[in-house]
Amino acid sequence: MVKYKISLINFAKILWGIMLNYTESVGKIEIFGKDEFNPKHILECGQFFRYKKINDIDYEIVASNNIIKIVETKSGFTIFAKDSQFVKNLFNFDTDYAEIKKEIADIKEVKDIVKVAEGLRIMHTDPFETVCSFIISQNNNIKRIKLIIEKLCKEAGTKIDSDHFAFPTIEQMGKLDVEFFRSIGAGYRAKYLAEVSSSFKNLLSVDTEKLSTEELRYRLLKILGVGRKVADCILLFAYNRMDVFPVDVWMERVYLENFLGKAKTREKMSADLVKRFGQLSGYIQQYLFYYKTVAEREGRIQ
DNA sequence: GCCCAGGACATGC
DNA sequence: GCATGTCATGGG
Repeated sequence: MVKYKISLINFAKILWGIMLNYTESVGKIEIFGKDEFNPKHILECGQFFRYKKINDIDYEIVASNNIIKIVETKSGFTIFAKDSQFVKNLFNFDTDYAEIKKEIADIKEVKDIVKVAEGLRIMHTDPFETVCSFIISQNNNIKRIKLIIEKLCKEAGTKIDSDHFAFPTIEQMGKLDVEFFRSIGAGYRAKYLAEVSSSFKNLLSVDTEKLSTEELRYRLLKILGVGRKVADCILLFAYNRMDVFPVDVWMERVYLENFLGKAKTREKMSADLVKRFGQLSGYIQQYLFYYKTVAEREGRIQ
């Protein structure tokens, strides 16, 4: 019986061209195995902020205007969501991590970073939501970033159900002033958020797919409050550009202390790291961020 | 009270 | 081009 089930799944994978081992029915996606998809490792690595634990192992997410629940099962995970296509896109189900992990394991400096974060995936988040979220992230900590974003959605986003709110649209954000953004705790970033709608509109008329990473970064840097690091996070998470290595305080430490790099500014550190890791840069950076900010703190590294 | 957080920006040299 | 000061806010 089991063999038959597995061969059926493999057939489905070939049929859909999908690497992740899963099946779906209405409103429900079942994932088999835990090394290609792990919500803790995906969500707790600072790429996305609208999630919360509903118990010690299960998670609830709101992305754009979708409510998604992820429950751990014996053999893997079950994802509950109305729009399964949205979920596949959000978690990049068509990306094969077996190959990526194999390539990372071949690089001496980083060969161990995957073990503590099996199932981590780079997400594919909404560009406007990502721009706003990472403007809020600057010189801030993840706990407070989450808090500010939740207040923003609750007070400015469209109500989905009794206790869930969508991320504000460009139009909704554009109607709010500096005082509002201060009132939700955005601090000095309030003036950036008050202008983000009008500056982001310039990107809507652009076919971003046709732009090189450098060209798209150049356009993102025109947004007030978006500097090199925030732009690189947007490039990585919203546009899935992998030739990008966002350097924040944590990655600066890794660069100087672990890699013994010689560049002086974060921009040059980033360029140095991308030169070294190429199209694996985005993945390696994210595994490293999880390693330093979660795994090491939890004492999972000796 | 100080230090820190997924930094950006203006100023001065 | 590079270095420094400043910008809110809450948690440790």
